[in-house]
Amino acid sequence: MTETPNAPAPDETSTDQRAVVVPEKPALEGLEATWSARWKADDTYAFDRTQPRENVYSIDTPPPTVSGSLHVGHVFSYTHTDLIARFQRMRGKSVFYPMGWDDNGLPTERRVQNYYGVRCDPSLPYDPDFTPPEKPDPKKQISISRPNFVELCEELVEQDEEIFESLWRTLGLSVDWKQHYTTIGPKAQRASQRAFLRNFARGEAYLQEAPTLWDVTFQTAVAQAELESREYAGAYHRVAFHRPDGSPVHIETTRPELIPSVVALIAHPDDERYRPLFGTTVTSPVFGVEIPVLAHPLAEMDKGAGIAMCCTFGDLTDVTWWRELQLPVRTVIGRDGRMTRETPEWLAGEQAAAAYEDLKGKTSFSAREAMVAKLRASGDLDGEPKPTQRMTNFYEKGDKPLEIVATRQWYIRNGGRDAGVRAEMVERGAEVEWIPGHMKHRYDNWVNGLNGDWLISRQRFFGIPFPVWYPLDDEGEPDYAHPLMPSEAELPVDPSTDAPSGYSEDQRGKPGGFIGDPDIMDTWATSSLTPQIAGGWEEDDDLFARVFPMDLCTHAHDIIRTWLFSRVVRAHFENHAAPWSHALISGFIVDPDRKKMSKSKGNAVVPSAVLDKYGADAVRWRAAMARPGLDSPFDETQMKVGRRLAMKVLNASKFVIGGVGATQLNAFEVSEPIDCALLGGLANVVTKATEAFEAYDYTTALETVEKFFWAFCDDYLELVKERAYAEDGGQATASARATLAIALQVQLRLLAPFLPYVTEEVWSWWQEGSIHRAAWPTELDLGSAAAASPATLEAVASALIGIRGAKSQAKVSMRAELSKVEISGPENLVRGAELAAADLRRSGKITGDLVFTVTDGSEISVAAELAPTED
RNA sequence: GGGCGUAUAGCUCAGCGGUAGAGCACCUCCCUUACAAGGAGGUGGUCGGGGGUUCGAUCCCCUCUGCGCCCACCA
Repeated sequence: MTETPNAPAPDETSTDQRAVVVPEKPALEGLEATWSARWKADDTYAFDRTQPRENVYSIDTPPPTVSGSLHVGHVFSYTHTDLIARFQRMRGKSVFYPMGWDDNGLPTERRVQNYYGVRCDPSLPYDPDFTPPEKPDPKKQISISRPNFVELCEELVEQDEEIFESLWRTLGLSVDWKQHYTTIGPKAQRASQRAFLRNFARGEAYLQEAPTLWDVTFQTAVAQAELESREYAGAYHRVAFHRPDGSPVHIETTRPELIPSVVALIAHPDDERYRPLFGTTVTSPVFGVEIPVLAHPLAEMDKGAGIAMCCTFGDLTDVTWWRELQLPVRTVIGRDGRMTRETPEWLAGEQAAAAYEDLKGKTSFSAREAMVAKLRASGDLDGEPKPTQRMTNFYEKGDKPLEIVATRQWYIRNGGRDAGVRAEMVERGAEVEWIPGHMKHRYDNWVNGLNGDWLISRQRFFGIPFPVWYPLDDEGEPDYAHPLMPSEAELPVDPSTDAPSGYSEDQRGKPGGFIGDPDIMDTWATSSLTPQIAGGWEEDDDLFARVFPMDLCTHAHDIIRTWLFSRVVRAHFENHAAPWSHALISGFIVDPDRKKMSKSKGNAVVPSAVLDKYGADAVRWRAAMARPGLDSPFDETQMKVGRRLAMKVLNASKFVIGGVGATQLNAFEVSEPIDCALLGGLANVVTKATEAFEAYDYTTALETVEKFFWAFCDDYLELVKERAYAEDGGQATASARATLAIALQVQLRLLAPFLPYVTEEVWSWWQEGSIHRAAWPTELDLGSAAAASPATLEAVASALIGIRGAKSQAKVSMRAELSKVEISGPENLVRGAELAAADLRRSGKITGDLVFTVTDGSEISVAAELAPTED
């Protein structure tokens, strides 16, 4: 046995023959518990950081959201990563395979709120004695301070992470748990803040007050990548504005409650119907506010009335109009999603102010009803509202439509506003080898469709704070143009409790003093740095140089636009490189109706139940059958197939090892033609599986090995077992035993990445060390027999199948004796089969004549006569 | 509306310019001394429709249709 360079040196002085211990009744049950504990104790998957870069294989694997729940889709995708990791490790690479937990951010906050029945109120002071209620009342959340809230988050996250780690260990992921990180932990805090400071220093990060997509439930800004369009019921309202002479101009709107914020009516410059109006003004219904009629090419003539009201802000088109036509901002919807409680100054007139009085503080839904009533009363509603289903933007985790609110936010450039940067991002994407290749289109598609820079600030509590303070002038107004930043050595900082250098804490909030930036970074702003966080960027240069850029990232196609793209952005700016050389993109596991699995639909399958029922090896087998990028329907019957393979490995190994012992790995003993043919066939399998794995085609590798293994069990093993276990068989027996031992030992290694538990179990019966530190097989393991043609075995196998077929046709037991057998067919096949005449005779229970006849046929055919039976 | 993928046995999927394969399911047989959560054997498809290229197409090209995903569409 050759060991990988990473393996502990074998004890050279020990010459003890290892005892072969094969259990009487081997079972799959309990293998996960036994071996995962052993791998943990032995540090089997430890990364050897003394290896030079070219001997390292490094992997960036998605940090799962620990407050969420995993479904089988995750399990499959993580298994795909592990298959590659195990293959590379056996090929001799030192595999850097860290695991992270994504624990910061909104999902954790929501879980903490529900779990403890609390709510974060940043205005409250820290209460060191606070303990959460035993039985939280979900209807009455207790308000607690931000530090208290964060404490609870950290507590809960720890529990969740233990459960996740245990699941991953059971699944058999060969992660080096010493390389673990979390997205809220100190390593991530320092890396996120450091990267941000550098982005800022280079002009890649900037603060800007601008219209922002805003979730009114969570009261935070939301990035383009987190949008989801959903159908939303609305109604077209045909509403009259008025020219100075009183004649109406009708527009159609689904959001009449925004009429108080209208800043212009806009039509297409070529629209003859409205051309005379351009440059004139009209007054809004109910409020009587005077607004201009303007022309802009984005207005579509055949949509609605062909003339639109532009509000600040109803949708993204309004934002464009506002920007390009330099319109004023008239905000009526606040951050809580309600109409502002102050009467806006442009509605100060008597009529307008009175009308607005009824809208104050209402949600947009109630304000719409109130507004429609007013339009009816004033006669400005033409006809009845016409119901419609329209697509509306939602925050993917939210359940109310997004509003657009002008706020001050931090952005990182990503090409959304700069064609040059966009081209660079596409270029970086092209440096990555995509598996499957067409996934690159999704990346390009996303990058080329960006409509703004990356918004990274969130108005939330549990996350990494921006390392930023703002000086206050003599009036106590913050100077946003001159933010105060810490040095990298001071990181991590929390501007809500730390004071900037040159100031003292008692100057917080005072004129001439400072305030801290209250926002936190979105979780993607941190997870965009996972290669840097895990790789020890700027904290362990030696490690970083050995693992970065990484070799592989793996995840499903849904997060190409978020996680994958954001890592490219960060690595491009910070490291001038793509963060990895390969991106292996998994498909989804869909339910049997080919619908996406999701917790909300109730069709998600809980992984732990499946693992309990079928065992980790069976689940991994099923995962390996899902090729990269292809969606795969979940089907329990498939799990049974994997389980059967694992059982077969157990039983066949027991039979072989029980018969041949541990000392028969000598390839020089292989002399019989049929034995050479078996190893020759296995050599082809080794070559094909290796090539497939190198091309990240783990499915073909598995299929190739599995097919050979079944033939090995059904045909070869049946054929030679009597010769192999004969008491006085001489060289023929020695040849069979050596072949069985070599073939099994090689096949176990080929199966090890897929079935780590059962192969490790069997390995432990007769081999030293862990199979997972053993070398991936090569032709060298098979000796000179590797060059033999497998055709002989194929000919013998078809003869054997013919004999079985004859018995099956006659409806007799396979044990029934045959008095005469004639094997006929083309010369090469018949002569091949004849080479194993003795084996055929024994395994076919042929007591009488066995003749071989050459005919013109293209394949082997068998004619057999049953021996007369006693009764 | 744009992009990408996909369509092969009842199901899940391979395959390939020379008139189709596997596993599961199904049927039949065998309780055989590695394995009954087993073993052996078998039934089953005009490769989504229509054109074209070719001596020949499931495979290449065009087109249509179905399905899935992403994006756009919010007046």
